[in-house]
Amino acid sequence: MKIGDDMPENQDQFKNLLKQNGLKVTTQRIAILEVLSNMPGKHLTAEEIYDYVKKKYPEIGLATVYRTIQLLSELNVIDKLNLDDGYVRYEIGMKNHKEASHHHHHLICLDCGDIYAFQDDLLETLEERIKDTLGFQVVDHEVKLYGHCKKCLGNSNHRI
Amino acid sequence: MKIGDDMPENQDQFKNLLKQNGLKVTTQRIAILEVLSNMPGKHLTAEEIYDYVKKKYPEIGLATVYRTIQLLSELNVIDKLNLDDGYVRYEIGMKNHKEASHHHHHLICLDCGDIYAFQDDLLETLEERIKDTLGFQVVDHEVKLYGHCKKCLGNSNHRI
DNA sequence: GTGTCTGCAAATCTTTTGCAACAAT
DNA sequence: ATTGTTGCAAAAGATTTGCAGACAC
Repeated sequence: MKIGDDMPENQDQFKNLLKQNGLKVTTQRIAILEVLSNMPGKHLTAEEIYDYVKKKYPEIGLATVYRTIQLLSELNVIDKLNLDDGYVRYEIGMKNHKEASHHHHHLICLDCGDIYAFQDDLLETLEERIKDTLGFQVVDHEVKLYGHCKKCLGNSNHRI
Repeated sequence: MKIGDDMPENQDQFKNLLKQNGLKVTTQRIAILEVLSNMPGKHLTAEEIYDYVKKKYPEIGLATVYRTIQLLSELNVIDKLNLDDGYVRYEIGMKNHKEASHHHHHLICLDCGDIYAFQDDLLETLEERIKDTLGFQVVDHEVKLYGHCKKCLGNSNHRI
């Protein structure tokens, strides 16, 4: 699927999800979902989403963006990412695969700021060990790895 | 070392660290370090630190706490922890062992909110694999595991 | 003495909320 | 018709900053 498509299947799924929860299908909600759907892997702040949505829907208010983001997050349609830079960022969920989202981690380049995603099951071993030794049952995890991406290592931009 | 001690060795190290960086040793800075030193493993917000410090030093201002926290963080004396609850939390670094701090992760109980620390080298395997396959060189990581602690599993407080 | 640090208050900045008008069902 | 949703503006709440006086060295 190419950027710019309407993603009708995704949209229909979303509309059903709203209806199932007694929520209403509004132009604003669809517009916000569309922005995020068309930029998979991009991690957008509320303000950035607001700016993108305004291009197609100039009347929208920032408060609506915040309210919709919260809704999408609760419905597990989008994932939250906090890079401790003062903004909370959001990305479209991994094609509604709940399991995939659970194993979805981030590589953050300290030089250029680019974010890469990767999946890994290695943590499951760790989680089992924790359950056995500490009696703590892990149900979710958040992993952020910081370092230098291939591009920046090549450019020798790191460690300035 | 017991809670309530002066921790003179730690304090002397800190004083030297300040001097080495051309910074001044002030009563406020020492008082804030002492609060954090006396509560290892506790994750305090700026406001909480402020309240504790005020008990011994009532004239202190909140701005000084924020400025000192930032300083301590830059000097790697304390570690930052963000639980996405609107506050940034801080804890004293793991006895100045830089390597230990690198392998210091958190278990966060979804029921009672308690935070447990654990150390693990399992991620090193993962980091090597990432370097080989993606060319991304990891230099630091942040791991948060969410779940149910032993105590709450016993109380059946989970999954209410 | 000189340059840094503190405390206060005001400013900043993201996110939330109250409310009247509006739109979806 | 009913109920949820929007947009606006104001509020909230954590963190920061400017500045004059105070303190460390």
